[in-house]
Amino acid sequence: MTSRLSRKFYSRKTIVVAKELLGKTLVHKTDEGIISGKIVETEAYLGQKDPGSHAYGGITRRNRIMFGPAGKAYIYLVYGNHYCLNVVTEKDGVSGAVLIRALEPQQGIGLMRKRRRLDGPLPRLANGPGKLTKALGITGSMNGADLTGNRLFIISQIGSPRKKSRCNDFSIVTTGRIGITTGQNLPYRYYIKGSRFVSKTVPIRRQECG
DNA sequence: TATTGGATCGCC
DNA sequence: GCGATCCAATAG
Repeated sequence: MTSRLSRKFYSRKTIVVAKELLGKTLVHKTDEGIISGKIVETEAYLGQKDPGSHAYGGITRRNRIMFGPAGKAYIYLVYGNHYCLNVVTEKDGVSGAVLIRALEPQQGIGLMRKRRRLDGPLPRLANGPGKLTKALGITGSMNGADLTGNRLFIISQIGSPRKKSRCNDFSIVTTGRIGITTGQNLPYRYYIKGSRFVSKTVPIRRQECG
């Protein structure tokens, strides 16, 4: 049994949401079919107070979605080439978002290969923020999409006695964030320990539950 | 209006 | 290790 994550789930502290998104499944229903993957790596961006966040320094045209209600998609173009998918967190009016950095492919693997034009090994299909948006067919035109809708959303497994456990059936590794210079050393990157589907391995800063 | 540089990726 | 590629942000 599965259940779609509600706005209530997203309307919490960014760091809590970033950790709890690990192990959940991101789903995109496209005209060609359903594409999904397990979230194995995230990063927290704490909004206006975080020098590494796009929201640092206040609201602009690009980052305005981050200041609105939680459970929306904040999607932007980086380096002129790639789209990154974020999940908006915190209560309405407070900025914050979680960057989805890597997926373990589940459904629609053929479609992922087609979109990525990659016939290589499975762990290379979506092991990076730009790769996973391309694999799932997510573009900037979907900026602001509501993740409580029925086209792009995140589900969790329910009915398990371990549901309430903060750590599911895995341990969480915490490191500094990737690809930024300001606020790089803040321990806001999280991934599933031992997963072969994470974007890259860096020196381990801390482990939880493991 | 001009300039600058970035939450990346893939190939050299 | 480096170029692609383009738009948002900031300064003038």
